[in-house]
Amino acid sequence: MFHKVLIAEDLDSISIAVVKALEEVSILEIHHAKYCDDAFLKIKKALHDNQPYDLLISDLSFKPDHRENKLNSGEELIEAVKKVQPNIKTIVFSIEDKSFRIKSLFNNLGINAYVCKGRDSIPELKKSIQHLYNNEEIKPSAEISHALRDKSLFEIESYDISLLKSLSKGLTLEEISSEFKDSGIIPNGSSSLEKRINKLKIYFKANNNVHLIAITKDLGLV
Amino acid sequence: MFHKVLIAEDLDSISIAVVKALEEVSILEIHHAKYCDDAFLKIKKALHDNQPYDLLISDLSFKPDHRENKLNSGEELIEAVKKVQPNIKTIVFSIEDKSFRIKSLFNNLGINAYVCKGRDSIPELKKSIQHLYNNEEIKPSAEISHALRDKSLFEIESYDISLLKSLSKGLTLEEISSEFKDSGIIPNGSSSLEKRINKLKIYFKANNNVHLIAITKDLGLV
DNA sequence: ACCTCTTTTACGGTTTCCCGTAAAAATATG
DNA sequence: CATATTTTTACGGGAAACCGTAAAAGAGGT
Repeated sequence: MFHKVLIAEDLDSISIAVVKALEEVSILEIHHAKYCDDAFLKIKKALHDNQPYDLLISDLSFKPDHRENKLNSGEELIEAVKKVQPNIKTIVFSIEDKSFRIKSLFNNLGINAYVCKGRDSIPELKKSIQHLYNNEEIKPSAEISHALRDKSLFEIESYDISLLKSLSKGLTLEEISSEFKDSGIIPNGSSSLEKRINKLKIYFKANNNVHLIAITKDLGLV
Repeated sequence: MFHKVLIAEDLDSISIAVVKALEEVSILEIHHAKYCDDAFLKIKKALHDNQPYDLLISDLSFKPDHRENKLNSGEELIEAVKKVQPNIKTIVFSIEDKSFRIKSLFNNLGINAYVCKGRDSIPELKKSIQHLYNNEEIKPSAEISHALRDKSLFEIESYDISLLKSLSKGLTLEEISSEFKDSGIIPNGSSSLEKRINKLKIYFKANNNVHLIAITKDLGLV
């Protein structure tokens, strides 16, 4: 079994159960961080001491509080960690169930497994750990199997996200146009923006801009 | 100490820690439900058997899944429970940190304490239970003390909510106007709707309708 | 270089939003 | 009952969104 495992999870009410679960699958060294920054430091320290972690189990969203942090989400943490220790195994344990988000975790961050927090997630987490250790094919849980098949979100790019974000800030097309020009984002003609927004509206079946933002906010895109 | 306590919490990763916490403050009978409907049934059954629960600890949001449920949130659960057993003590244990929501829990549902899931919430939960049992004044934790003082949400009424909801569904003012007429909601002239929306835009410092929906969605109002 | 296909931008016409003003209706007040 | 005050509704002009079409610019292939 894995020897040294790090948990990145802000809620104490959850980390307690995760620690317990790890003990039950006989993991000897279990460490825990409540902030992404702390988790990253521990990873680096362990690496430097030649006793690197075998596995990182991370949440995605962390509550902001008084502390100023460099890394503010599981995505950012994993990205940073992979740069200093590319061979580390990663499991994401989060309540997120939006297909495109989970997909991007596998495709862009190269995570090894995803377990969705739910009514029976601790047994699933244990299973995933064991499968991952045995190098078995991780068979995605029912909750997320559809997510990986879901080809629908194949082409929502960062461009669309910036566009939606600007819209949700209350900017007009003209304002977004000049904002994009300043940032060097192309296309930036107000007509092109209009066309792109129109595609998004068709895609998300939105009647108008307000509706579009409401929908994409629900999806967690913005 | 309380004898019989019910936990309503869908995430197993959290309920495990809560059960553990209750054991540590020497509560003898600890029961747990993953669905609001189940929790309500247990309450009624216990009442019928003349062995009612002393305390209900409930989450607010429950993940929807295949099961059809009558009660779908902690608010609905508590409201239903208070009708059959008004004297029961209630603690809400949730990640929600929006001031007006917490306020309404105290004012409208008459909950006895609120503990916000966070980096150090299990000790807080224990403390709240003990204070509540000793009938001490519950002093709100730092995280939510400001919430109760917060007078800012002075009168966002259900009227505004329906209005915002309709907007976020992509309806035009005309459509909302006739919708309101059908439902007997007044005022319903498109000009009045416009005026009301304008007040909301001033209040929330929104540039336009899109911005307004983005903001209120962030606040969890819609 | 030329042609083709795609992407980006530009330009009208229509609808809806946005905002101020004012009339009409409802409510309150003496 | 008559007169203020507030609330609701109506109207009008300008800005932005909405929608189709077409021109300009760019990319790729022969």
